[in-house]
Amino acid sequence: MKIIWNDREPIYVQLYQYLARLIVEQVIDEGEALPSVRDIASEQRVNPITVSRAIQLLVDDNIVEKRRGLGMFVIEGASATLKAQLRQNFLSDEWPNIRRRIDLLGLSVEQLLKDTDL
Amino acid sequence: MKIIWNDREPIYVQLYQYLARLIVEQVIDEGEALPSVRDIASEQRVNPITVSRAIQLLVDDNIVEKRRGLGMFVIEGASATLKAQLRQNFLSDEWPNIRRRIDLLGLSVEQLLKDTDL
Amino acid sequence: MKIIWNDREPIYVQLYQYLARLIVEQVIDEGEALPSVRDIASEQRVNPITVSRAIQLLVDDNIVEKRRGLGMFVIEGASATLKAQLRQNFLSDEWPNIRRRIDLLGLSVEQLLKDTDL
Amino acid sequence: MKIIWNDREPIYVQLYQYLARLIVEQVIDEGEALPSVRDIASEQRVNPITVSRAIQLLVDDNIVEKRRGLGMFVIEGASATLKAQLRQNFLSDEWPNIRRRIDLLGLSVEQLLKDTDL
DNA sequence: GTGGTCTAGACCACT
DNA sequence: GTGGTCTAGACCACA
Repeated sequence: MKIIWNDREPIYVQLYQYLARLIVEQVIDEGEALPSVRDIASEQRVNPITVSRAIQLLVDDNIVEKRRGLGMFVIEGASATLKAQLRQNFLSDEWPNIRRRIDLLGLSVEQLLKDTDL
Repeated sequence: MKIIWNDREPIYVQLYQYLARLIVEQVIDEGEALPSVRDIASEQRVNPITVSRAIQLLVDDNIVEKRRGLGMFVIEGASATLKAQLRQNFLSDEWPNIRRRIDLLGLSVEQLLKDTDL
Repeated sequence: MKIIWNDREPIYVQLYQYLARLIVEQVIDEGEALPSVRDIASEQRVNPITVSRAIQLLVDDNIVEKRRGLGMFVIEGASATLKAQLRQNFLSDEWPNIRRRIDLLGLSVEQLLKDTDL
Repeated sequence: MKIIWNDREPIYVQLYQYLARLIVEQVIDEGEALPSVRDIASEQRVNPITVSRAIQLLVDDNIVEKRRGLGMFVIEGASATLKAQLRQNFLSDEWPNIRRRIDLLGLSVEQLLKDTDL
């Protein structure tokens, strides 16, 4: 699956989010290996070093661990942990701002729920 | 009022959003002058050039106009125009992504909107 | 001052240690800017990106902060903080191992500390 | 006995240090055979090739010799030799650095000797 | 095979 | 001026 890049955020951040999503959705399950840096790099047509940076973010989050010479593996329990982390971040950091803006713009609940189909 | 900066977005964008908000809320009403670049710069402790860039965004949006020798003035009708613009941008660009993320995290949009009541 | 590199550790780690040392010794004092990435890079004859990685470690440690467009600045109180961190790490992680090895080799810690006097 | 790995040093080096220690402490005495590569590999859950590399370091140090068809044996006098080698390396290479860092961190002899009990 | 590091050089955003 | 990002390609250590 090819990622559709936006140019506001660095590629490595978008790649991180993409991988995080695969883990949360258990497309890559706990205990499994991520695709190798080289494979991701060639599939997504980006530089291997950029892939490494993305994966490093997952390592910093304790979501993925290196097994030397073997590859990067999803830690047991990571899916739930990651989901909880992301949820926490969203609720504490982002949602309050979003909520404030919704109010500021005077948007109604109906308008927001309308285009239900995505 | 001192802006609380975040690290992710450029200062001039945050400044723009701050000024836009003042206009939407009619803290600075139509026909009134914005504070001078110098005043904003010293109050918010940023570079005057950065302030200029923020104001330029408002000029580009037809929200503010320069009256030479006098300063920058909020155009008549700007509050409503700006609000409509921001609303449009929010609904078409941001909200779909936000909804997708909320779903991914297993949260309910309805619940969120209800819990953090208007 | 030119760093003497060893080839066991990555350059960016050695650079980090070098900068950390300058801060602990207050050669670069609190509130001051680090030399620019470009300057360090050309002085030490390494790639700017390598310098960035080193400085990023200091940012992660809350020792240094970015002021956008201006450079990287030593946070107030960083010298003491950093010293305390390094001291803590040394005592808890490294020193026990070192002592164990000294004992294993049949050497005396007391003697070593005394012989190489302060 | 299961080795507790650290992430900083290569596994084969850690394995080498572990075996060296067994020899210095004469847990494996002079003239005795090391456990087989296969046994070490399965006990420590590492790749046999990695074990081989560790043992090769001991061979390079003249601490262990291969007796074809029989296995790897600790050479007579190896315990003392090895101890002397390690001591030499420690004093010339490592201790000066450690000493310098202790001074830099302003650690006192009392602090260093305090947690005597390991 | 795996990931980690580094360089050279380019381009961008920000102040 | 400042730092951040990315690429292409090379080399290394590890298992």
